[in-house]
Amino acid sequence: MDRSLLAGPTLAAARALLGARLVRDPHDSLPRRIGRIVEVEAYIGEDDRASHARFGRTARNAVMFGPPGIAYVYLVYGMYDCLNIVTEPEGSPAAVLVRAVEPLEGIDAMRSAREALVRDRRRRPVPASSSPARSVRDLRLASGPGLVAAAFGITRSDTGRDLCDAGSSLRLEAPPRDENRATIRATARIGVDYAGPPWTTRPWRFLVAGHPSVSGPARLR
DNA sequence: GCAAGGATATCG
DNA sequence: GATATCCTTGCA
Repeated sequence: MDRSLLAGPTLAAARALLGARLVRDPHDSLPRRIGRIVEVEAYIGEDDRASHARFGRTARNAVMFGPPGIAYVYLVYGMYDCLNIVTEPEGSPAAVLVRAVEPLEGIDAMRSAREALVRDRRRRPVPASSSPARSVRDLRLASGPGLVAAAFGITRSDTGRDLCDAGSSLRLEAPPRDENRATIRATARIGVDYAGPPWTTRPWRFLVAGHPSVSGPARLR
């Protein structure tokens, strides 16, 4: 993915990221994993009281102040890693949180990686693989920021990786040219009540309207 | 509806 | 050094 798409205003970068592919190359006998980004949120500047940059530069958020296209991964609620993509030029702290992707390739590996972190208590038998259609469960394997990181095996140690480098084993790729441009919907961001107005109501969450892989209740898709 | 879970930023 | 808080999730 072209870095210039992420170097501009973060709201434009967030929209540009919808439809982009998150790719992790094969490793440790695991197959390639690919997902289509269907939901993101923008966090913009030190004034944004919902952003990790609100306290200024710290050890944790330092990469947010760096060049665009770099991964920023943090731990939330003591359990889940969340993948962000740094936007805007160096010195301007901003990032886009990847909240959901549609699994396209390496779905079994995504499920395994997720279950390694989140125990699946329901031992529901796996349906016969003869079925060509993906189950709803498949489509929702990575429908949440913690689930995206889990499905791709992304952790805080991935912070600093260049996602725009075509040679990186974890990277972003532009959508195929012939892919239909989806209808984009904007809503308030999720889980930022602590920030207070006006930050709680800024329509800085972007999603592919009606897509089954978007996180949260159906009415917010 | 709510507990789990650990790092983070802030305060004493 | 102690503690309130957090860009979530799956289960009761």
